Amino acid sequence: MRRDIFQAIADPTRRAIITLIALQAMTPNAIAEHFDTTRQAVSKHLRILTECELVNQQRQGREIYYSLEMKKMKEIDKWLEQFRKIWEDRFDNLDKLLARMQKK
Amino acid sequence: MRRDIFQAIADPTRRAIITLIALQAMTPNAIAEHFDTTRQAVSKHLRILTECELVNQQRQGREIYYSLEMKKMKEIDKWLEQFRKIWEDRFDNLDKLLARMQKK
DNA sequence: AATTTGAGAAACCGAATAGTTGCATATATA
DNA sequence: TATATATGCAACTATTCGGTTTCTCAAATT
Repeated sequence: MRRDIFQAIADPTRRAIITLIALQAMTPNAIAEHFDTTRQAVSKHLRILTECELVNQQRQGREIYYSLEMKKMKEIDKWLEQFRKIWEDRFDNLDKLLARMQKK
Repeated sequence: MRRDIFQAIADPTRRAIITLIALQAMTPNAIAEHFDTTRQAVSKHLRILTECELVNQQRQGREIYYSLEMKKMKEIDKWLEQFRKIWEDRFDNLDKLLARMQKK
């Protein structure tokens, strides 16, 4: 059972949940209302998100509020870092090329 | 058959391939040498990466050079954008909070 | 012309995935 | 206390995934 952020965000429903709870914590029931699946299915997604520490739980009576763990989201950003350097370099080169072309 | 960037980068081997060809184009055989799988398995990964337009092919005789399509990589970055705003905001708030605490 | 080499496609297999239904448990409410 | 509600867990199922082996095809080499 692989369990990392990349596998977590592979599922579109999970990405939607992430976006949903990014701004404010929500209960499984409230989340499920936004989707065309059962509450249990959402619960399963939340378990996966919890297992890779992408969400935090905060119990309040019998309700559990799930919120997004931004620290973990940054890990995706960190992985992208290596490519960002490359695509910025290429952009720079294109810039220089265009500058050289204008000189002529 | 879902086929989008997020599903593409979910597999660790595929992420490794992406990193591998980010700097220079490579043939399937050359790529396969870096992994503990068959060339055919790598070929399958390349097909998936091709299907979601994450890689470009450039034929040269009987060899095919695969390179990374940075434009597509930026789509991940674009998705992260919404969260980046949030985590920067939170960081700002933390900053202000710390400043306020120091005043007292 | 015959052989080797690089690559993709097809068929198959076991494991993982995402969903369902049904059940258990704890908290709130009547 | 009895009932309603919020949640999680287990068992089952169809589908997808990642890998293998076998094969075909086209380009290079002998």
